[in-house]
Amino acid sequence: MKNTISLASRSDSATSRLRADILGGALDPGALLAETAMAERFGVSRVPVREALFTLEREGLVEFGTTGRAFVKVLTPQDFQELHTLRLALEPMAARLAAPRLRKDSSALERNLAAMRRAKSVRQITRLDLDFHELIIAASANTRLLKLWGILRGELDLWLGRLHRRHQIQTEQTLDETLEAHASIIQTFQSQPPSACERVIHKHVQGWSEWLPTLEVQP
Amino acid sequence: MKNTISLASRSDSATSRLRADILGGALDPGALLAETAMAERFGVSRVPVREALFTLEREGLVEFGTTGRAFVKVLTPQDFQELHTLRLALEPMAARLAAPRLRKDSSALERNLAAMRRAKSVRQITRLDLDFHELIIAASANTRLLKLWGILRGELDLWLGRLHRRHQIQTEQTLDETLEAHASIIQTFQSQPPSACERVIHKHVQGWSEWLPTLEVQP
DNA sequence: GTTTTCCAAACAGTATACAGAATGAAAAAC
DNA sequence: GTTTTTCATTCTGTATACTGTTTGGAAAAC
Repeated sequence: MKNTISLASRSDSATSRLRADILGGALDPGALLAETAMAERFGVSRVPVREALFTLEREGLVEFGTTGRAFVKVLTPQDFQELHTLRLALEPMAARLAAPRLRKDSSALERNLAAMRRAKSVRQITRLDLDFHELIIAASANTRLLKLWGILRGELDLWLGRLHRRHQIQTEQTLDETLEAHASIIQTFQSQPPSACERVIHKHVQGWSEWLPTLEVQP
Repeated sequence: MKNTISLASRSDSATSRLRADILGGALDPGALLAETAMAERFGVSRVPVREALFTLEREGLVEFGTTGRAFVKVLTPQDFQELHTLRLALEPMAARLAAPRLRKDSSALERNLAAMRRAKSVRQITRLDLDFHELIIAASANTRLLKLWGILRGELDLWLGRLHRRHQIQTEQTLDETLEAHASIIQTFQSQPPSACERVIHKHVQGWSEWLPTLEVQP
């Protein structure tokens, strides 16, 4: 019997490495992602690199120019505004659908909250925050909703990563506020009807954008 | 100077042909889309076929199995339910955002309505119906909203195409109802505030699913 | 000094080739 | 007759090679 945990294909490997480079900030927004150079760097041929670029375009981390060249996506404040609008449309809906399931079992949310209390780095906190929201969306059991969220999440991750790298926001105070808000949301799911869950998420998502200053017109 | 209207690349060509085959019903749901066979049929190599498959997967017309093989997507009534839920989340939001623009200029919607009155085939009517909704979403000026809609639209197109090919629904009565509803929506955009536009679209999308019988568990 | 022209390098689009995995039917074992 | 094994076929994953286009800078023209 062979190792059932299939080793990642070269495409997957290239995708992971490129994603890490982009989200980790190793590549600047707008940087050219030339296939040949990346193929050499990753030690694979251009074919898997190509697939990685397509995959990451779908995740919102890469964009293609008119001549077919791939670049690290450049996000503007307006892009962020768009993302926020979509979150406001999708997340309350997800909360309402997820409410019955989360009422029965909110342990995943609680584990996330506990992990967030222990978290050290800003990056980790950001990830856990997005994970919290993703848990609710996943609990909606709407596969397409989760798929759409995946696209938004990639861009959110990109945006927040840059923001945190550049400015030292996410102070202890905002972290405490987030922890408190998440705890309150869990309570709502445990004891309130779906419509209340929908409202509390709407309010949370709306408020979440407020502690983000509207900044950096120019990277 | 060369022809500035760039001829479609082989990838685009393969994408269009395959999309037409799928939406036109030439390929049954679940049918294997083997790269070699398609490459031969389209007279290109496997590379452009591969890209076409990725593109159409993103559009929701193709799905990949666990072993990397591509199939024509199989849609279940539950899938349709998911799509409907997402429309309910996205379209009212789009309507609210689009309201100011459409109030100033609703000519595109009116042209669509006129075309729909003249339309003959069921397929054409379906397309124009989806186009009507797409016009509103485009008028929201939220590029990501339009992008997400693109994914949903592919699947809706797929579902409705099959439905109409199998059953002879979309009678004259439902057509008249649609025409009336769209006319009423245009009027709302022309004279009512964004919140009313949001509500009317919510109601329309909700009602739209009702004349669709919950049918065909098995293709 | 500024603009235009031209060219070499870089890049993406595509074809072809080969290796390895999945599949399904025939053959063997029970 | 049913199950298991085998194996040729089919399919995808990936590498490599070739072609045409884009790009950016050097050279020429003004």
